[in-house]
Amino acid sequence: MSAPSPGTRSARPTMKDVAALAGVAIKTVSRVMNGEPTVAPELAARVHNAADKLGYRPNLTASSLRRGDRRTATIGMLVDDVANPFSAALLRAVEDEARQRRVQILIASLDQDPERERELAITLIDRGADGLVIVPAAADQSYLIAERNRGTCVVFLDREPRLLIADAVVSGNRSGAAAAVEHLISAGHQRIAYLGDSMAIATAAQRYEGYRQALERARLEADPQIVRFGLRTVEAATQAAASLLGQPEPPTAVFASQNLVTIGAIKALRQAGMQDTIALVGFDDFPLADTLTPGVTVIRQDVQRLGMLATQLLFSRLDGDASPARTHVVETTMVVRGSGEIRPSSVLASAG
Amino acid sequence: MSAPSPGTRSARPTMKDVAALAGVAIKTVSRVMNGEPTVAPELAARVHNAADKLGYRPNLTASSLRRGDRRTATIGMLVDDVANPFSAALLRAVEDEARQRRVQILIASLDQDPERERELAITLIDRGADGLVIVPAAADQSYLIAERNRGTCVVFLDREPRLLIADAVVSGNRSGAAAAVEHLISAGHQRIAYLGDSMAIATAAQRYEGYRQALERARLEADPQIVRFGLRTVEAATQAAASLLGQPEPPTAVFASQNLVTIGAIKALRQAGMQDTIALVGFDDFPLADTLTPGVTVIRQDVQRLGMLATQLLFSRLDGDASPARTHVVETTMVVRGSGEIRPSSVLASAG
DNA sequence: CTGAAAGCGCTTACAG
DNA sequence: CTGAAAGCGCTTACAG
Repeated sequence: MSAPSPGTRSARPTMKDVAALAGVAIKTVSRVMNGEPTVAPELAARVHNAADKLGYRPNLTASSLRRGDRRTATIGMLVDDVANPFSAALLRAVEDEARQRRVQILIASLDQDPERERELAITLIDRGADGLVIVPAAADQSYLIAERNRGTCVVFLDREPRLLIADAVVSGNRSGAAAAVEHLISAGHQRIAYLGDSMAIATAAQRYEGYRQALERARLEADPQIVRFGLRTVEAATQAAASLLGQPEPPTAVFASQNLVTIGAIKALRQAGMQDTIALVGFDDFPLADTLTPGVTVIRQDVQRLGMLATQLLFSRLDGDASPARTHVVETTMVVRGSGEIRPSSVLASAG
Repeated sequence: MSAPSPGTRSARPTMKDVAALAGVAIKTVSRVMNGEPTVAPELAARVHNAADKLGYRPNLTASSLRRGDRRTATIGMLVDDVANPFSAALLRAVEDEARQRRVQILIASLDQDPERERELAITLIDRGADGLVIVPAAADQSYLIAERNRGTCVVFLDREPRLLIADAVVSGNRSGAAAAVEHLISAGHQRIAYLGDSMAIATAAQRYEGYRQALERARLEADPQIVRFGLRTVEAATQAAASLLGQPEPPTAVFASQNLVTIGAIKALRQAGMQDTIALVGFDDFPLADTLTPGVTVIRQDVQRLGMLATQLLFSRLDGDASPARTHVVETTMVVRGSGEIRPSSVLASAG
């Protein structure tokens, strides 16, 4: 038989091989492979037979090179860290939407490194991505202006771009954070701590703004002593929360602005045995939040919807939608589970 | 100026454009871009200037088409579900290793669908992936034989391939599971339940085998009444665990063979108020396992190492390593946190 | 050290 | 309905 002997590396068959076996021109093979109807059924059958016999599959690289659109049915996605549950859920949502279009995903983690954002965005474009979905790490996306002029579509997810006008899909960060803090205030709290990520991250800044607004509306003073920024890991958040608890005037409630920070706060509260004494509301839901005791009250983001909308938007741009860029806001919902409904203990309340 | 007016889509410059501007042949541009040393410094400088002025970047698709190796510096990865923390951690480990080689990742989720495995493996190869890292869902990988003969390298991760001889990197599933069950036995348990995924999944089958072996060595009978297979979601595991607890002769300990199953078991135990009465050891660590009360004793897989080894292996194959394929086993470690050290209550022990 | 010609595998544009 | 020629942007193979 003509099967390769073991260890032999047979080259991939090309259209030329199929054409030779079927006794037609390669243009006819091309027509059949692309499902063009203007081929005599008899010829088409011969081509299909030959292709099957050889195990032929078209070389997408070559066809995309020659075709006008240059599309590869691949999009790139840049996230903070695929191992973070929020990033992973976004990726999954984008993947599900892309699958319906038979589009594949190139993924990379930025670890909040602005330089890596630029480098990887360019790299994915050069690898042939038709468009990009970016959860940005940099403070400036103007480096993409030239790329966009050359036809690459970009949609931002979770955080808006800066110095670049482009579509974005974000959560209602300010309103969600304000709702969390108002919830704590209505439970009687007057001394509410804020634990959050760096203010250089747009979402963190917006959530802090919501915290401040809620305090202001209730005519409560914001005490910088119980505000901590720049928390990115569970460990950092645990330490920060522990230091709050050790203060002369500890807070009676904590607002944690991100899932890893919430987990850190929980650890610190439990280490201090205060999980039933100090109230906690976290921004962003996480696995087991309902199983801990007390259950953790959170502001839930509609991650599925965030990813889906961003992907749909990207495809509509790739399909030629030239309407002005805009930011789509996906509102959050509060999930009440217990930790956010703890009332201030009378001792602390009278002290504060 | 020659800058495009706003809204104009300027085509991407090619080597031809750079060559024209620099006043050289495109072959010279090619030499400069590929860092070949045999170019007069003066010409090289002219080419660099022209390339910078035009914002030229080589078209990788075109170069890979013409080059002999056909490499794209992209690999494909297929996992169960990127939103699952285990899959996400594997992806991150592969990404970190690939980054050192400046290789990008195409990712897709299989949701344990065998057909999707075949379809996506082929799709990623057709999209130009140089090699694949696969956490397989199908019971048969022979569909890859033809692909491998054509030069695609494949490494399996977490589960070995079947009907295909290829490299694999897996955890010590049997020994890890046996260690978990022996740990429970040495705490005095004689009636230990098994909660696990479908036996069609190789890792699940191996973990069940470890469970059986440990019981056998201790001359304990395996009671099918307290064994549940086919659990894939937290909800299914919660229900299964609850049904165990409602039995006339409930187990005094539970071995859960996977992270989602462990979480389901925890939920059921807590709903029944038995989390301090019935012992639990889970296979695979998960976030917050140390923060729950009691802490959850687990068999930890070295996920970082699994992903790293698989990726290194893939690159060594891509670099031409032709040694016989083999399976690398990464051993697990036990993390003792409390839930696995609960002793059987005397009432139940005497009843059992 | 530099370049003109041919070709990677396909599709476009054009003839018949 | 079918095919021969040219070309996508690059690199190989060869000449000078």
